[in-house]
Amino acid sequence: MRIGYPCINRSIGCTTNSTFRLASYSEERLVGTVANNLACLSRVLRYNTENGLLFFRISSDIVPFASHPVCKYGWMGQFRKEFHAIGAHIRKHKMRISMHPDQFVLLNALDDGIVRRSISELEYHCDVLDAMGLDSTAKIQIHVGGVYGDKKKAMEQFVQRYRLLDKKIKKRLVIENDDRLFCLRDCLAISERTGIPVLFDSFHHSCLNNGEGLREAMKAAARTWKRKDGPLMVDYSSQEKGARKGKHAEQIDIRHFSAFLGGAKRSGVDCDIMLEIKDKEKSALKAKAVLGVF
DNA sequence: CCATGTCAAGGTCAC
DNA sequence: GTGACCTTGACATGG
Repeated sequence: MRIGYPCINRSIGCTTNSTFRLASYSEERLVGTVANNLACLSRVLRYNTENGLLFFRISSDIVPFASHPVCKYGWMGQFRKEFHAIGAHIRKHKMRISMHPDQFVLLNALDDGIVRRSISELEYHCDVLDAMGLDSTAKIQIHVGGVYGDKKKAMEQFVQRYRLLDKKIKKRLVIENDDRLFCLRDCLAISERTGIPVLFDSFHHSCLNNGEGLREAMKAAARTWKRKDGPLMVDYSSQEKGARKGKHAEQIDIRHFSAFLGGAKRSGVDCDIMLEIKDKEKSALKAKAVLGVF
């Protein structure tokens, strides 16, 4: 079981997410920004291995505008050595990697333009992981998409669109249960028809479910992951007190996490846990300490 | 130099 | 049908 956090490290004073405005796009600007982001990513990964945090989500902003028509630059070739070195570090330390394209990636959209742009964005994410030489256990997680007034049809649309995807995307793509629209049961139904693995988000599941307990839910999700996919990925968070339902906590609630971890252990499912907590590596380190006690 | 508005991309929900 | 909100850090501009 590996523990990790997404995209940002607040301790070491650099960012892997620097970007710029589309209006100020230039090749020089792109090259400078990507160089900065990759150098920082190396530092973050070194920090993570030194601290036993072996699960990490790489930011979608690592190459700004990569899937936008404005970007014609061959960044993969330019930074081949840097990507390769990062990949070598990841493999050497047996780290797990995920990426999470944002809300604009909608495979089941009604508009063909949106679908086309979504697929380009997925290709870009694959390119990053491929450039690092990572195997099929490195995943790209998305949500099922929009409902568009007819949930059943929206799910069917996802299935049809998924089947048309290129092999290189299918190798990495997984779906995650969300907190308002598509629950775990919906994701499992889609998985049944496509073979796509289901990433289990425990916090979303607590917001939207059909009464399945943690253990049952984790076992069901884990069954959708084949050997080539690696262990089940789990996103963990807890509710920020006094805030809107679904808002992620600022810092880890140790009692809540311990209870969750107990349930996860009892499920007998091997999994990697991503802590989606605002203070990032700080809470991940606390979680790691809790794991040590179990 | 600091504060504030803005940023490629969409969808849902309240009104 | 329209506008607020989601969610978020970092850029960019204006004072």
